[in-house]
Amino acid sequence: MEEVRVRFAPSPTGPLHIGGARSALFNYLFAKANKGKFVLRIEDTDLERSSTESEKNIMDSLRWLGLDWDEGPDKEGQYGPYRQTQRVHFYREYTEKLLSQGLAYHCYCTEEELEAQRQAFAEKGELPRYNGQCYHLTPEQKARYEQEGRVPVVRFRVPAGQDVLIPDLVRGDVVFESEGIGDFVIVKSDGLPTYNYAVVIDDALMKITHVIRAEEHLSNTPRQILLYEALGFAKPQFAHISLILGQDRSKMSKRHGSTSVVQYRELGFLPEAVVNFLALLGWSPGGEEEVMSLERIIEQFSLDRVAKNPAVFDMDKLRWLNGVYIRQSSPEKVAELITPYLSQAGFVSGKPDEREKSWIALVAAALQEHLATGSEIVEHMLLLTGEEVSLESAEAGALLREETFPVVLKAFQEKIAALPELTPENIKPLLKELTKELKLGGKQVYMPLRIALTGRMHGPELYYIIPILGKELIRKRLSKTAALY
RNA sequence: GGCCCGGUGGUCAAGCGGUUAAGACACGGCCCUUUCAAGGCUGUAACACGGGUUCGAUUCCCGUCCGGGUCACCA
Repeated sequence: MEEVRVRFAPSPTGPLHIGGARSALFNYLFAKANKGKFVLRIEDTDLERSSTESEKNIMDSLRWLGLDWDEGPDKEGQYGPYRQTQRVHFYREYTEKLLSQGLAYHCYCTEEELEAQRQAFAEKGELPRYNGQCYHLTPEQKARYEQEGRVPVVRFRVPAGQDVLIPDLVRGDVVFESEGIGDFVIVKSDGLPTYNYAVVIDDALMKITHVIRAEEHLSNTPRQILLYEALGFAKPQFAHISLILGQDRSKMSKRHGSTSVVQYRELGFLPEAVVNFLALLGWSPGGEEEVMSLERIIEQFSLDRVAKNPAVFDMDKLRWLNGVYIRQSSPEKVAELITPYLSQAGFVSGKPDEREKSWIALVAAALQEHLATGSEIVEHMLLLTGEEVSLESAEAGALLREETFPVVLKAFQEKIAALPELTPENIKPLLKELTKELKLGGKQVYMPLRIALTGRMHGPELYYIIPILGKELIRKRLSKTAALY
């Protein structure tokens, strides 16, 4: 059995898009599920838009997601190089071949001429495409164009009247008529190959067995199949996965909010959650399982369970799933997740010392069950830091004014003062004693205390809030709220 | 507009000729917790429409409608 080889082939023209991440993921899953190889190839033939920053971003994002590749620009294998601009000699070689066989030809048409042609077709109500006129150019005419300084492109001669069949692993057989295609450009005037051309040569040379990519490429595929045939290459299997849609059901793009992987990272999503969520968009294991590790997904993955229909990106569900992962994490990991946000917001220093670290650990423990994303920690902290306290409602104020409260407060302050340090472990029994000794109901103790301390009726457990605030802040906050009852 | 791909609750998504049409998110209720969150239980809510085929269609075929993708010297 031939070794499975798949690739993710992004063009480095921007940060890794969430849709791209899903394509990468499905390729990765298929490779791992079949003990194959996952190749990363950078399609940087658009010199204008490609950048090394984007390339770096894409690689960083993939690594962050845990989708590491077996061969790539930084991991040379036997089919390199893995950046298209470093492979021009391959393309050139095949172009010569196609040209000499009459399967491709030089085209000197200008942009204006092409536009005029498209107009003409459009007026006749036909599909706007290239009319093939340069195929018939005589050597004299070519020479004249060359003299004029026109730089030609190379066009592929599309065979007429042919049905092009795409056997697609997720969609079944899809047929296009070659009539609708028109001779397309395979080498641009800057000498670099176009996408449709480079992708075929690279996939063939890199021995890619399965091309798994987004559905937007489906209508490009017939061109590529024609090229495989002209070049005499064996065709890979194709699998076109459906698109990820925004809330408005159109292809996910910038205007839909957060669309790049780094943005999710910056919001404090966990890579495991993002991967899990993305896998479930267009694929399901069949059963009721939803929270799955990458290993588990690999174990269950198969292309025939990939859905044909597009999926709307549901931020609510991602947030829920991320919350699940946060709750499942160790306290240390949660602390690690929230630290950047805490220091960014100034709650701790950029490089937390031991003292700050133990405070962060307290915060993590207090809020682990309350967070959907890491960055949310900041809004929670606003209530637990600073000297100021403001009452959230009149109802809260009323609870503060209960006649039993002054007694509660006094006893509380005395007990706190007696403790050398405040920890959840010693606060918990302290509060119990308080209700017991004062013979009061919990509601008369916990709620007013909570309000006096935070101004809110809701929040994390008091035995976490108290140590997080610390004696100093507690004293200051209580003196402020004292004025309120 | 041409070509192509889709269409099960608001969203994701099981289902692949006979089911009371799963489950998850979101939403509502109840319980738990002397708060919230989390958790448990529970409720509302779906086969786009019309024709066939069939004893029987969510499932197969055709049409309509709706949505999306694509029509570059971008990938």
